[in-house]
Amino acid sequence: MRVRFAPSPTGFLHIGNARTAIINHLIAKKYNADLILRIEDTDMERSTKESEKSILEDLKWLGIEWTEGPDKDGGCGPYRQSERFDIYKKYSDRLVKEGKAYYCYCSAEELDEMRAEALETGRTSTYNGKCRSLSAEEKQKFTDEGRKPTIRFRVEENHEIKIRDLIKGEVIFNSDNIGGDFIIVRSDGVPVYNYIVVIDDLLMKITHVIRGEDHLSNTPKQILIAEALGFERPVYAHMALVMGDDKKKLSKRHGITSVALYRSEGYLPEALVNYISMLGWASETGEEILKIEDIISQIDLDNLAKSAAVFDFKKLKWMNANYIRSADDEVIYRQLLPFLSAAGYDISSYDENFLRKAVLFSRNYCELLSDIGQHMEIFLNDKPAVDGETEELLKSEAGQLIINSATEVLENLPDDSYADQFVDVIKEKTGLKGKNLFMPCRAVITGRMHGPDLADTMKILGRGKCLERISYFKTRYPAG
RNA sequence: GUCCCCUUCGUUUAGUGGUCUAGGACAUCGGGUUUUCAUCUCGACAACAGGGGUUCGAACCCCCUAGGGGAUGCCA
Repeated sequence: MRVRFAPSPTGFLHIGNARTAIINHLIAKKYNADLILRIEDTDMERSTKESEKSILEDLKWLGIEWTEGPDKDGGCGPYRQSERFDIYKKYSDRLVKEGKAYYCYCSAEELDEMRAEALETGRTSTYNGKCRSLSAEEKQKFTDEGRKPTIRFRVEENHEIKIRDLIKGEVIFNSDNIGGDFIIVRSDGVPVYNYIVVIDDLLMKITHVIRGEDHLSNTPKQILIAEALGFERPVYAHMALVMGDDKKKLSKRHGITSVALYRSEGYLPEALVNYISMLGWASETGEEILKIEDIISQIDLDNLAKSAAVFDFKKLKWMNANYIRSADDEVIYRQLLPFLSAAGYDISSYDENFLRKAVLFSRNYCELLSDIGQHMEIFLNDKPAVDGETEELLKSEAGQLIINSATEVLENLPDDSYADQFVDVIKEKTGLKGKNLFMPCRAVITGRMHGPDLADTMKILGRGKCLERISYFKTRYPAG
């Protein structure tokens, strides 16, 4: 079994394509199949090398491994369509010679007019077959006029095309409804997707074409080409599309759609892969956070949903937070550090042991890796900024009482229990209770009214740092 | 317009003729834990698009309607 992912390098890898890649990858792993990566770069105007490079990077980041591709020859290359033009030419020459395709001299402008007219009169825009049977003289005349012909594929009338789709079931098209004779080679000699995809899939020995539903209506054209060329056709599986919350095809205006952006915002690839695979699929037990091995063993082409799914950014975040919390300490620590630097902290200036403890503690509060800076502030910033409400609290009677007794209390507690007893002893000394007790105690250590467990926080900081913080707040908000 | 696909809680799904007064997860709301926040935990809210058939019986099968999506390119 051989499957493929065939992106066109005209931009960043976005969620929709990533999903196609992920499903292909999971299915390939499940059946121990080859995954072929093919670059469909025949749109010369929009394709770029940079885009190809970034797509490859994003795929690797997602953990997708292809067995053959532009960087990995497996004997079926080249794997960029732009490097295969001579192959396609052989087949188009053959189709023309056999009368299955013909030169069309209609200009783009003329075709636009015909389309516009068809639209106005409420007809389907079907090519009228004007150039179907041109005489040698007529062709010569067009050539003399300087016209460059396209090559059109001759579509047989009233021909039934039946597709057995692994996801959609049986889908039937009639050749009369696919827009007439379609162009397979542009006037500049560059062949067109719907044509060469058939040749590549055959030559690359693809057995299963797993792709988005937006390709379903292209499939009859591709089947017609395959039939004309005498090719065997692959098995098809068309997946429902991913949509935004307005039920329109997912696009930029719905939020982040580029995989690169997910990476830079601090999503874990495992979480993204897990979430995306849950779009249009459910595990046997209903569990949603699954190891990739479990997804691979349970997911299959015939249990993918037929209907489009809305991408839920909130649920992805929830899942990401789960992955961050349960990740391996060493792994997540390494992943978190760059985000801490990005938040403006000089990592090398802190004691490694302290930093590790604080980071591994704080990760429990992160939904995204990029949240780490904000949660580490209480550990790394010894002179924290204080918001208005907290300032008021520290200036209040209770705040002042605590500021003035905290140093002495903390200094006199035993080493092994200073953190656990701190609040209790303050309570005894001051007679304060409830929020008036607890919040200033926290504020005098972290500068904040809310945060993780205070005793845990103090243990990570160490008594010395806690005392420093207290004296900082003491000088900042002196008893007046 | 035409062709094709789709339609279960707000979202994602389970469900393949009786076990469905329709199950899970996220979100939302409320309780507990945490003298904070988050986590965790318990609970509540909440759906078979509509109409016709078929059948003893329909979320499940058939038809129609409506809604949504995709395609209709010398894009892929």
